[in-house]
Amino acid sequence: MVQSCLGDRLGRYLRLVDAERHALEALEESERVVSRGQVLRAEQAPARELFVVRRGWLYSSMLLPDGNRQILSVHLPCEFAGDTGMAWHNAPFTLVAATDAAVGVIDKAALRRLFAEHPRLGLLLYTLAQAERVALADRLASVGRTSARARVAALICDIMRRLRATGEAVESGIPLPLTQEEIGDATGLTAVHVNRMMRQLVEDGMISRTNGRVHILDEARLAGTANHIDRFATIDTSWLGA
Amino acid sequence: MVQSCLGDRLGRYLRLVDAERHALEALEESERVVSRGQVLRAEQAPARELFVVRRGWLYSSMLLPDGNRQILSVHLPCEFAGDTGMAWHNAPFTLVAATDAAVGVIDKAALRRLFAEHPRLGLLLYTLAQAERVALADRLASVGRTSARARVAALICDIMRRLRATGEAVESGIPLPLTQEEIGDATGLTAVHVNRMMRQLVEDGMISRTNGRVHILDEARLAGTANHIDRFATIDTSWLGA
DNA sequence: CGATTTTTTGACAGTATTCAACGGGGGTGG
DNA sequence: CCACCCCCGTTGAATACTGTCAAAAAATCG
Repeated sequence: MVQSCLGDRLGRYLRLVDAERHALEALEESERVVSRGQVLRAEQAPARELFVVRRGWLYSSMLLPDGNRQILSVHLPCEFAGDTGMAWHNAPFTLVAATDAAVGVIDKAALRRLFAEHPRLGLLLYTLAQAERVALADRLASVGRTSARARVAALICDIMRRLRATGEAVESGIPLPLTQEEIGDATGLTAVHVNRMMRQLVEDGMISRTNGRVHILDEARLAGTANHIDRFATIDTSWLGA
Repeated sequence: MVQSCLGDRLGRYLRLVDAERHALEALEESERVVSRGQVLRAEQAPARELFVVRRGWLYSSMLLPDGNRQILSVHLPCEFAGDTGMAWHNAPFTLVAATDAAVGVIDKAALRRLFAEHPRLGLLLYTLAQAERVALADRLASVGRTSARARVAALICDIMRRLRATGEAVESGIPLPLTQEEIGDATGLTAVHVNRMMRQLVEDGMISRTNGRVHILDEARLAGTANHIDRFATIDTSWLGA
């Protein structure tokens, strides 16, 4: 049986008992594989299920009536994707594979059982959903109130720290499998301007780039210009109980 | 006993049984009253509790290291406020009273009991938290990808429709107890430019203003220029079960 | 009624967008 | 295996939108 990394991730926040771990493993009923650029689920498509990223990156985006696109968040391995669609029949966002990727599929009905049988996990999921809201709010503040330079720095910083949280070796550089157009759609900039800001960060010695990977040369200064706060480092779930 | 409007709000999504309604009423242990401009809870203050707005409006904001402020969301009556702080010891955002207001106070521990005893309510809360994430994502798209004009229109449109969802008579105009500086902090604009955009909307005949109230003259056109989608009108919670 | 905050207006500056063009790299098909 | 093509990254110049600064009018508060 393919084991879910969901249990691993939740286990970071709570010491899971066996029954809980098994329940989490049973949650994902199947796997779906998508290749770079492919749409896993389009806006307005039926949303009967949500996903857990197993390999690769995805992102969710929405298309505005005027044709503009906003990338809302990037989903790294072991994170949820498409869980925001729970409250609707039809998906509010489009899910796209940023790299070749594989996801576990969770039916909404399975969640109902999980909440009933493992209330503590339900509360943990609720708490983590709130943490995701905070992450989105941080992005809103970045896009709404900081310069183009800072926004690009923030995106890099955010991804780097989230990768580090999963135990990835970020010192040897991180992958950044997004086109500059995608980075622009995520930060509210044009691709052209993203390009200029990136090379400015390079010139200033904060990062360097080599074919699709980014090396962080001066994390403190990068985080400083990004106005970035590492919120996920301080998450506290102790009140959820033993 | 002061009855909570939380039950009323959740009752819109789910037919609650008596036990559930009582549990919700028991959730709020006390009331706190704040007056316009007052800080209910500052960023980094201990976050042992969350709030339900009973009367008035609040908003949550965050201060960036460079001194800029971003208003993240406006909290109308019967909505949660400060629930995003659940995952941390210290509040990620500042909660400010936009008008004189009163909130019910919920201790985190009480939530634990609620999830354990009423898993269906837990799942509903989880689902609604996801809906809030979507609302925040819509704001991100607005700020990231639309013009100043559209952002201001979007803010008005959003508030109007949320008020209508609570049964308020919006045809006679809605209150907008935010200064133009606050509107700017919410939309990622300067107060000066908010002013220009507001009077442009007035000139174009979409809205009119009379001492602190806004009349929507042409909702369709306002929503159109705002790129606004009324997501909350289509929320589906039927899958949560009977 | 005086003081303070908020709204309004104008002129100017600056940041980011738009438009256009070129180069490089990778994949595809011949 | 190579040519071609398309996408992506890069660069420059001109434009447009929004921000900044300053000051006055209006509204609110005590």
